[in-house]
Amino acid sequence: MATRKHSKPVPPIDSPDRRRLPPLLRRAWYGLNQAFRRHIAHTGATPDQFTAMRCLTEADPKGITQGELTQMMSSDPNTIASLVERMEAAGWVERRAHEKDRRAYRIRLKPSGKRLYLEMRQLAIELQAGVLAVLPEAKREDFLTQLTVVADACRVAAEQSPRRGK
Amino acid sequence: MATRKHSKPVPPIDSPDRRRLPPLLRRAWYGLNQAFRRHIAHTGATPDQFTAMRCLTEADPKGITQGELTQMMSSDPNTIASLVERMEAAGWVERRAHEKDRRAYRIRLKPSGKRLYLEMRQLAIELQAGVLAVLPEAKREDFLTQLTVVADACRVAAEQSPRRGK
DNA sequence: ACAAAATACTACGGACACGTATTATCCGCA
DNA sequence: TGCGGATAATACGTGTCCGTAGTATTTTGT
Repeated sequence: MATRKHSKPVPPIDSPDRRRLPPLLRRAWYGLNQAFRRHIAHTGATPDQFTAMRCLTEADPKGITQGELTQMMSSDPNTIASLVERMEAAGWVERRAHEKDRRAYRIRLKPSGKRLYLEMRQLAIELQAGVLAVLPEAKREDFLTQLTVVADACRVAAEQSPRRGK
Repeated sequence: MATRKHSKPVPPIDSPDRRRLPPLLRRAWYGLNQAFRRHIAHTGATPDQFTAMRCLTEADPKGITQGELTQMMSSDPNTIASLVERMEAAGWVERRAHEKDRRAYRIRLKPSGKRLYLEMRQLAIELQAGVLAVLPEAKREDFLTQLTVVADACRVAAEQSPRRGK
């Protein structure tokens, strides 16, 4: 808003739920995700598929397992299984038998996936820059540092609340 | 991890993606959501259903429309339709004809929903407090303020990327 | 060396995100 | 008054989140 002229009917800054962590995270995450989904819709890929491609690009070129990808994406084995299945069907990645562990795969980005990733990456960078521009330059690093701490705390909270027996 | 003895292969603190907004938001949102889902699993409700109950509780006691709920939850009309349908089937909310607009409903929380909401609210408060405790007291308000600004910017970005024609 | 526990992945199902299309109703405007 | 556009909700489909359960394989403990 800070950079826009026509401030719309945003609730007053002291509205009861403008300071609660969960609604704020929800708003930020879904907003960002939706914007990015629309920016890349023409490619046929989804935001999560982009995230997977980023992980694969930055990881060991020999390929990573689905379990490693699950960790990197803060996701779930089931979700990753179907995600990778679709990406394989689209021809963006390939799964090969792992040479040491016959239970696992090695997933690698194929050239067509690499090209698509680089295209989407530009859009992602622009989007992120546009969003972060609403914070004063001097505060950005500090904010991201604090968000990192909070994000890790959220992960810990999730891992300390196991499925069974709470 | 911070409280666990066997620190696993967590990437080093200066890993390339520990400072990017989208992965951090993803990590924070899914972690928090997952933790809360597990805390309230015994009630049969989901985090999104809790959020809907919170909105209904804090809104006009006469009831709000699905469209208004969609706005409050930063969600989508389709999602809200099926969410409300399930909540109605569970007996937590009721839909009545809107007295002015025959296209719309007025959704209200029923007593059983209210009771359930209050129970879950305690768990939500504890969880949020536990997570925010990782930030020094003096920085919490500042962080939430900045997150508010960023969340609004994310929403704006989403609304500026319409479905049709980008 | 071998049975038990842990791990990598799959199968299946309910819930949610969100895109497109459709129906019913409301509203502005000629 | 009546019509075209906007709006509230729904129907349907694909992708993702994540819970439970099962299979194959590796690792661990004795």
